[in-house]
Amino acid sequence: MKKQHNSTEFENKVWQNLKRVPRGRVTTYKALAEVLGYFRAARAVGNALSKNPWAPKVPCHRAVKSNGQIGGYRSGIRKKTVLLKSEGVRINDGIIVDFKKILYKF
DNA sequence: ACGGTGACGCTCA
DNA sequence: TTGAGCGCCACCG
Repeated sequence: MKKQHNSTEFENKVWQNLKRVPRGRVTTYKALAEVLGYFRAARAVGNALSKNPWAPKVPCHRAVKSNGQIGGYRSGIRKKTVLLKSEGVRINDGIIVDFKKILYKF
């Protein structure tokens, strides 16, 4: 995939890898950073996702926190929760049910 | 278990 | 060039 205007390589890598996560599964900011080769850049990943220019093509709602909580979302975690539920992810009080099981392994 | 806090990698002003 | 600020994480009490 070629680089988009006004975006960095780092951001492009984040979006590319996020697209590998299938429906009904999730990944974490930390895992995303690690698969890119940046082992402490979880925060930077969140930063990149908040600027995702091709929503909803890139499923940025499938990126969550490493402890199974939902994490942030540009238009509200309510929306993110609804989206995830519509894909079959079960969420209880802001915590992903069976988080370990639906966590996508790169 | 649980809230506060320091540190981190990356962008943008 | 520098500093602030983030969709986080790990470590403390």
